[in-house]
Amino acid sequence: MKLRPISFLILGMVRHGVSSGYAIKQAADVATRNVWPVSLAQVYPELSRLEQGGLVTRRDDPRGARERSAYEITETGEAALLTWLNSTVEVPMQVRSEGFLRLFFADILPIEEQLSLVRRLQERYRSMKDHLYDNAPQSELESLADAGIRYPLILIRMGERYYDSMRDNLAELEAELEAEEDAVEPPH
Amino acid sequence: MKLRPISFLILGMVRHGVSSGYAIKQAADVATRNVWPVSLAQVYPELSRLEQGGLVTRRDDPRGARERSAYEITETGEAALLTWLNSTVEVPMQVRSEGFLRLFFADILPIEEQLSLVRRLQERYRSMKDHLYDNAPQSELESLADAGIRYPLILIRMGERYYDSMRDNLAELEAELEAEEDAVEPPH
DNA sequence: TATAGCATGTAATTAGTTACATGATTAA
DNA sequence: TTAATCATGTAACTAATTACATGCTATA
Repeated sequence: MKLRPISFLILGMVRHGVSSGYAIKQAADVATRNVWPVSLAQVYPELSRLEQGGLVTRRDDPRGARERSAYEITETGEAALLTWLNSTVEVPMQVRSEGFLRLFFADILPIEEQLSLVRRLQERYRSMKDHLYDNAPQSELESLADAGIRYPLILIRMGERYYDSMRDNLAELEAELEAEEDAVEPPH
Repeated sequence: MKLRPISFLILGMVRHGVSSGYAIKQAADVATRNVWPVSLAQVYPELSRLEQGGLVTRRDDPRGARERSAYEITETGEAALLTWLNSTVEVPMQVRSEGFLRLFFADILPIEEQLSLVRRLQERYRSMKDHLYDNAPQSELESLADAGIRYPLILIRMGERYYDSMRDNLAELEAELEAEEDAVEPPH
């Protein structure tokens, strides 16, 4: 049975006690979306696959008349997760940023438009940083950390720094472009 | 006609004078792979689409008996490219990093294995930084910049800083984990 | 009482990669 | 002379998203 990153994401979530497909999607949206986004339409079939492979077990866990499945990790599943955590193979890291693709072609634009593009990109990073804690407030992450699960907080903090450093880079570029603009057409 | 990031990537490359499908793929691999990766099997059909849409024109441009197509951007294509460069809509930025996904679940591991995971991640960033200039040497990028096309160099430099800052973050985490390990089992 | 959220799933579509097929040219 | 690179394209497959369908429960 072939296991991919999405398999381990789900396995890891289940191992952390997140038991339903819906809840896994929710948790992934607040916690892992910045390193590995997933959609609901991936979660349900993959959970079945993992169950068939004997890596998780399923039981009915309805809430009133509303059906719900609760998954638990098996020993095989746990072993697979640990092996993955300690392995070095990984699919090449991928970044897709339409904003930076634009920047790559910014030479085509006049200087004022280059500037406004750089400012827009900065704004984007500012807003991404501002929304990092939206669904997982710091307090919640800190109590998780106190309970021994601290990497979610560590990752969010790295994210903050990453956004800050990108913004610094862009701010520097902005300053250079402003200086250039002034050299051509001095401020009034 | 629906234009996506890949369309603008190709349009931009053609506008920069990269005229064949093969050459576009080569250029994208050295220059834009870190912000928007593409494969050859996307380039050829998309070029045809752009030609059908009147955004580029095609002419035969063989090298000896070896066939080759040379594409040029049309005025419509140029206008579309400029509109895109100045527009604010963009597909949400995406990052997929199996390494960081592992880190998210590192709480499961004993401290020594957490440490080796963090070290492996650092190593990965070091090597990514080291390979940034592999196919586009700094000298080449600098002469491009002297010729007025400077964003390729700007982007590579931002990439360097990005890798450095990620490595700093990870080094700090490594130091914290080492301190913790020593507290539990002091060095001999 | 109606809207948002919980809950599960499938179908259809889009996007992207890998593999295949073919053949010319250049450099070792 | 042979391997690497140039060059174009398609077929098959894998991955991922969006849309659709259904129904319960809590809350405003």
